[in-house]
Amino acid sequence: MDKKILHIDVNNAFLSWLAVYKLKCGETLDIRNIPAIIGGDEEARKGVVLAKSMKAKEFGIITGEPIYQAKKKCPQIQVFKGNLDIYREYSNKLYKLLLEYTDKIERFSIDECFLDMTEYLMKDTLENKAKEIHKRVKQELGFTVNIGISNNKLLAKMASDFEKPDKIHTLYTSEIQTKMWNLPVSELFMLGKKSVPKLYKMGIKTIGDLAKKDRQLLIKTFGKHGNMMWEYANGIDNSEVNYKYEKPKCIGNSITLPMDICNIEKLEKVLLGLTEQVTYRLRKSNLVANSVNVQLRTKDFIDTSHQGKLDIATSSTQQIYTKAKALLREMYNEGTFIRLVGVRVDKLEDKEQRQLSLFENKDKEKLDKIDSVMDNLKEKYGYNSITFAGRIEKKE
DNA sequence: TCTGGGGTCCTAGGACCC
DNA sequence: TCTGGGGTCCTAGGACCC
Repeated sequence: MDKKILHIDVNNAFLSWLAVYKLKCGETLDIRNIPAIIGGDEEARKGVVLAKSMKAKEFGIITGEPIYQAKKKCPQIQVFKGNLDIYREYSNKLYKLLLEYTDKIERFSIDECFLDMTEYLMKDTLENKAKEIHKRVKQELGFTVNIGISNNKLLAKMASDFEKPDKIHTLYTSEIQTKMWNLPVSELFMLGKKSVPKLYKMGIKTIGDLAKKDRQLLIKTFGKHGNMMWEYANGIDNSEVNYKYEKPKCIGNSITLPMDICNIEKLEKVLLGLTEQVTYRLRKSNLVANSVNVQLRTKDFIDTSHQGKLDIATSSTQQIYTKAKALLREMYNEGTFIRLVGVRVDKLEDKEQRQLSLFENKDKEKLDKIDSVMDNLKEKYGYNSITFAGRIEKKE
């Protein structure tokens, strides 16, 4: 039986949500109606555009570009800081509203959901449900969404990306040739800035060109990815709406430093701060990690990473930091200027289901105790209330 | 005043074993 | 003199997404 899928995509999510929040707080200016962007802190070297208003888009401003470039395109642009708590709040409100229509909802990102409506239509049509959701979100939550309608996730997602904002589009299998094949191949989901130039060299300019290309040739050139892009171009996607909550497969934290560092002791302090945050999240999720990964980015934007297995799965800050520090020391060449440091834990498993090791660290209980005391303090007095001593700056 | 941060998945190649 | 072949596990790096 054909599936009935909706893809809901919040228009300019970060900017719209901040706009709604500001209005709720009594501000009269709706930042959606002026050239405005959400951006990082330029002084801290995080100055990229994270979201833009439609008015900003008219000036050619694109997401991900440096703010100074956006200012060149539009000198009167207003720049606002983002706020993750606000985003979470509105994302949850949207999710809650959508739950009234189906419990088969996949939260694809903070501002995108897939809905499997197959068993929830009653006598209504999919189009009518989409219209109702579209209207209710605008009226009850105050922001607009694009909705894509189709029989699989890929086509629903492609459809929601058509004309924006505040629109509903269908892209059924019968409409692939007229609505999708004429689009530039770069518009196809999962085709990025590496694949597209290669496809161009092969004479593939539109999604239609790709769909008609020999599948085996694509597999030969791009491997698995080649097979997938051929299927996507032909509108084939058999994946299910993954509505069950899934535990994360990795947890990471990275930071672009306010200024480049070329001193390993200073890098270690940064690494400890990152590790504390990662292990805190790990423990809150009741997970333990089997692998640690440290990432460095030089001032010339060259990325390197090293990873290593832990002897036993753990969520202990001390144990993971010890491993991270060893990885840092093995990969860092003294004197190299570092722009970004990151730490990530991988191969996660449930704490309870963890394989018991014969070589359990005898200090384990002690380490767990320290972590839980610190976690409790963080819960009570805020995340920055307590830290391991290594992170506290020495007075000069 | 260049170029964020958080993820998932894939691949090539090395080490090691039989 | 020259150096198989299959399999597994692991790591570094890359591509892509929002």
